[in-house]
Amino acid sequence: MDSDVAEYLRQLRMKVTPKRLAIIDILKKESGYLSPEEIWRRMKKRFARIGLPTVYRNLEELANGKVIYRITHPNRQLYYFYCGNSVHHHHFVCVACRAVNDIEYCAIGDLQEEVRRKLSGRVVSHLLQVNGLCRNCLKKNYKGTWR
Amino acid sequence: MDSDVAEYLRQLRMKVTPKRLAIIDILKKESGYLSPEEIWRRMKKRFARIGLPTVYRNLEELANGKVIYRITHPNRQLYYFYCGNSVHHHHFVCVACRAVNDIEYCAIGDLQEEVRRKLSGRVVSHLLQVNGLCRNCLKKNYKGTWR
DNA sequence: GCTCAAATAAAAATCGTTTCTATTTAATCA
DNA sequence: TGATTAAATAGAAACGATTTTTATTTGAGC
Repeated sequence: MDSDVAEYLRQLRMKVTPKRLAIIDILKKESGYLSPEEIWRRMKKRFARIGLPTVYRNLEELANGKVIYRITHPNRQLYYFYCGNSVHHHHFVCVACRAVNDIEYCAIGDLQEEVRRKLSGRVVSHLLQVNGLCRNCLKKNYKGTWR
Repeated sequence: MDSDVAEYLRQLRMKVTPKRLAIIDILKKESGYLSPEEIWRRMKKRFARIGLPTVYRNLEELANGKVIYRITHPNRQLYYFYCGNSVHHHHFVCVACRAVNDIEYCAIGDLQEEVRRKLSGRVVSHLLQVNGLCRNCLKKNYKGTWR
């Protein structure tokens, strides 16, 4: 429901603007990740005046607030996708069709343990992303690389 | 030994040029990761004529050949470091001093299993990076963020 | 409705990275 | 050791995704 999103934004002390809601809505409706420019193109169908910097700014703020998530892509450009799962988890990304699925498995416990024991260090954050081919793209026998 | 590096480069069908060896040498001597520009500054002390594109090109090629490795930094700029460990592993990166240490732990088995069982997909690659504070920076009670 | 900080538009700038072209050099082999 | 050739390089230029800037608009609280 949209009121959920609005409520969540208020919790983050972010104003509930039509453009913010639209960006989230666009990402929600998409099964895969999108670039800022791709989101902008979709936004232009909904708003007569909409600047690319607005898209960038909102994407960053929403990602900071964990409403949306960033994809780590080999081309190092920004990509985002919506994920309603609010408990800590990681993602399986299809390199062919851009679909993103949740991975429940997380190794943080073992990692912290190894860093503490062997290195006497402290873990602050970790990045885990699994790339591959989703069920559908496997069927289609996709050969290419990242999109 | 340097002859090891030269031999390795030959295996990769890469010419053993003085600049290539110097880039590797610079990274070897550094305990933490470096940006292309930082490497370039060090190169300029060793070579009268050395272009930044040469540094970029070599860093990419060496990373493709797994002579050096890339760091995934939140600012999305390129960073590289040397790591002689040739068996599959991951890295613990100190966000304060940039030190990089090997992590032996790897979850690839469990990840593949979950992706196959729950998603009927296939894992092609995975990215695991652990960020935190190394032993020394913990002692110094470092408060800041990524460098 | 009024106030004000937050959000936005539009244009411009930034700057890390890549491309292009001519020149040089490492590797191969006679 | 010299000739050959593909790979590597210098330097300048381009590129383009992202960010900054400034004036204007708008959502939220009263």
